[in-house]
This record gives sequence, structure tokens and C-alpha cells, in this order.
Amino acid sequence: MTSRSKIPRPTVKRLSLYLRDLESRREQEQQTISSQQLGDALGLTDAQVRKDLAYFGQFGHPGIGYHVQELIAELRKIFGTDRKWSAAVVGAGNIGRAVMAYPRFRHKGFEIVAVFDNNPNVIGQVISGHRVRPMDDLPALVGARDIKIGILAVPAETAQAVTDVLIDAGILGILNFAPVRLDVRDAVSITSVDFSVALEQLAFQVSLGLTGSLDEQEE
Amino acid sequence: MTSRSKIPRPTVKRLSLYLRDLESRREQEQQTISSQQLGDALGLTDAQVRKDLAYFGQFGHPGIGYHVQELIAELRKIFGTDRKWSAAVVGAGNIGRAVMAYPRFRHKGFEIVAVFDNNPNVIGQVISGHRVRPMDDLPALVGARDIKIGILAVPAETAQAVTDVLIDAGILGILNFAPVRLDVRDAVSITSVDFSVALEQLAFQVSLGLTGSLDEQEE
DNA sequence: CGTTGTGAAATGATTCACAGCT
DNA sequence: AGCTGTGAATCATTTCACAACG
Repeated sequence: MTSRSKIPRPTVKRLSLYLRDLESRREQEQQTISSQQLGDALGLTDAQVRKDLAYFGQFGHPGIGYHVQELIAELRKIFGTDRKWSAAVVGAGNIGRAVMAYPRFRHKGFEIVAVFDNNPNVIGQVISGHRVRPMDDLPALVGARDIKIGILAVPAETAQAVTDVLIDAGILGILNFAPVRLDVRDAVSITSVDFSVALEQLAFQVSLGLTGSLDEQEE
Repeated sequence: MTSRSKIPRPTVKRLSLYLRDLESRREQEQQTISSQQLGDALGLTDAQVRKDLAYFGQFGHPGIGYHVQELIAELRKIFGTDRKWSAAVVGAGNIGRAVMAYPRFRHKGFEIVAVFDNNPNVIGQVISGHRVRPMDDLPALVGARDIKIGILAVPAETAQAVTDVLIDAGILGILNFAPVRLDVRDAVSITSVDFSVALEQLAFQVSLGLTGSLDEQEE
């Protein structure tokens, strides 16, 4: 049991970046990496990297650094992406289609097992290998297919209503692409991706002439 | 000249959320809003809201609150989205298409004036009203159409090369959808949107059983 | 050696609390 | 009365710096 006292929010975001970097290093056969190296690659200090990792355990080897392969495995365990999460995409519009076609989803431990939409013209179509089903089928399928994650790719106007359906169906987490704040009555976890917000962040930076600022997620 | 001493990064992110909320309130004809109201809607304290806004000026009216319309205008000025930004989409795959079809881009002051791809099967096609052009045309068009923003929707492998082309062409900012850290030699501003990172944030929250945590962007 | 893990110090962000305006 | 703007206090995060380890 790793103490797990209290983890700063920014730490969790950086962990994703570490993992991404480590995976590309593994492809290049790199065996070990120091906190310095990892920090440099990401524009962070070595101390930051070490402290972030230390929240979750002692993964390093003094004098050596971290084993790339080993650290990747640890990070996946931390995220919970070492196991498979069944996910449903709701909304088969442009964003939903982009999500379905995104190969990394599976690679990260997520499997899209159902796709829903309420547009009769879209229901029944097969997109990226998934038959689009009517919203009415959602509650039953969430149970039957053990769906834990809902990917919300519907217009802002219907996002809250669909969220309520997802929560009632017993989903555990929602990845929200709609540009609204969703009211989830503390029943599920939620992470939002909003293109407009990202654009505004960019416009702000450009306007300010703050060039080359450290990038950050959606961001 | 608004003092503009030093603005916390989290403030800039919240400003986008304020604007989003305010715009929906304006649609419902709401005239004024207090920091308390705005904070409640977003899960923030009233003091936070006031302090965030105070970094940029004195927009409030004691005893009244903020005029919705007025504050919207101020926020747009702050972001620089009160003027038009010409943007180019690079990469006409799934994500590029989703971006082109996203109606809010225009609404936020961004106008897509060119689309590029290097796939001969895609070049020449018209997508969402834009003819896809070969990458070779990029440098000339950035100048000719006064393109300030590049929207990078290409695979991770080619993202850095395209970034170099965009920088050489004289772009000012990049919205990056590729899951890599781009090396921009302090020449441009950059904001990244990475679905995988968002998914990991979500998986982490769900795994931890941290339900209902305050959502946050990407990002 | 080089590099980790971690208390202690420094910096940064949020909240408190209240004077002052309408 | 109701609400803003803001210094001062609190809380969170990052950086420093160094003992301990392979």
C-alpha cells in the first residue's frame, strides 16, 4: 500500500506526459532514464519528476535512474489502464466518428463496445466497425456489456439529458466533448475536452505575445 | 493600460469557462450577474471569480454585480477573440474534419481559410466547404491569406515536421491535436489537445473512486 | 561516481475578511 | 442592503539541497 497521502492535481496531468514520453523511448529501445532526462524532454525540473513519481511509490534506482519498461508498467497501474475499460460512444457526429477512429483508445486500455445516437438517419449505420444503436438501447447495454465509461459527443443542448441517462444506467466515468458544464450529482467522474476553450487559451497566448510558453493540455 | 502584473495560469483557463457561462446567460436575457452566482455555476468561490477578473481591470459595479453583455465583451477583448483570426487546418483526417465542422470556431473569432493535406487521394476534395490543398501550397498561402493560427491534425509521426513548416511560414500559434510534445523554438505559442491524456485523467479518477471531482479541461 | 527520495524553503494560488462604492 | 476590489492569511505546489544508496 503506497501511502498515497494527497496527490496534487497537476501531478496527475504530468503523469500522462511521462507515460507518453516513456512509450516513445521504449520504442527506441531505451532501457533506463533519469529524472533529469525526462524533465528536460518535457520542460520540467528533475525534482518535479521525482516528486511526482514519489507520490505513488519508489520506482527509481539510485545511480541508475528508472527502468523505462518498469516505469511504464507502474504508470499504467496508477492510471488503471493496465486493465480493459469498456466504453460507449454517445453521438455519432463528427466528434464521435473521430473518437471511434482514434487508434490510441484501444492502446490505452479502452474498448469501444457500443455506439448510440438518436438520429434515425444514423441509427443502423456501421461506423468504424460499430453499428449505431438507438439511445433507448443504452440502459440495457450498459449492464449487459459491462460499460464503465461514456464518451459524450453530442451537441451542448442535449448533453445534460444524455448525462442523466448515462448516470442512471450506472456508468462510472464520462469523457465530455460538449462545451457545457455537466451537473453530475457526485455520482460519476468526469473529464472534459473543449475545443473552444483550447482555442481561447491559444488566442490569449498569441495576443499576449507570450511565445513559446510551455504547452499544456487542453487542455 | 490595465496593470497586468502577473496572471496565474489557472486564471486563464477559468476565464474561458466564465465566458461560456455568460454567453448562455445572455441567451436567456440575463442582464447582470454577481461573482457569487458565477462562482456557484462553476464550482468556484466568489472571491476566486472576482480576483480572476480583477487581474484585467475593474469590470464590476458594487451593489450590482457585472453586466453580462459588458463582461462578455471584456473577456473577448482579453482573449483577443474580438477580432478575426485566420486559421489553417493541416491534416484532413477524422480530427481535421471534426474541427472544420465545429460551428463554434467561427463564433469564437476563428476563420478557417485553408486546409492542407499530403495525401493525394484527399487533395482536391471539398470538405465542409474547403478545398483540400497540397502541403506545398502552405507557405505561400499563409502569407497571402494572413494566416495566424495553424490547427495541427496530423499523425504523431509527422507532427514535428509540419510544425517546422508552419513556423517557417510565419504562423503565430498552433493548436496541436497530435499526441506529442512539439519543439517550437520559442517561435510560436502552442496549446495542445490530447484525447489520450484526457482518457487517462478519467481512468485515474474512476480508479481512485474520486467521484464527482470538479471537471477541468483537457485538458 | 550518478541518481534517487524527501524534508525544508520558496514560490504560487486561493480564500478570507473587510473597507468602500452605489 | 448588496456587492466589488484587494491586502493579508492560508493553503498548495514547486524547487532546493542533501543524505543515502547502488
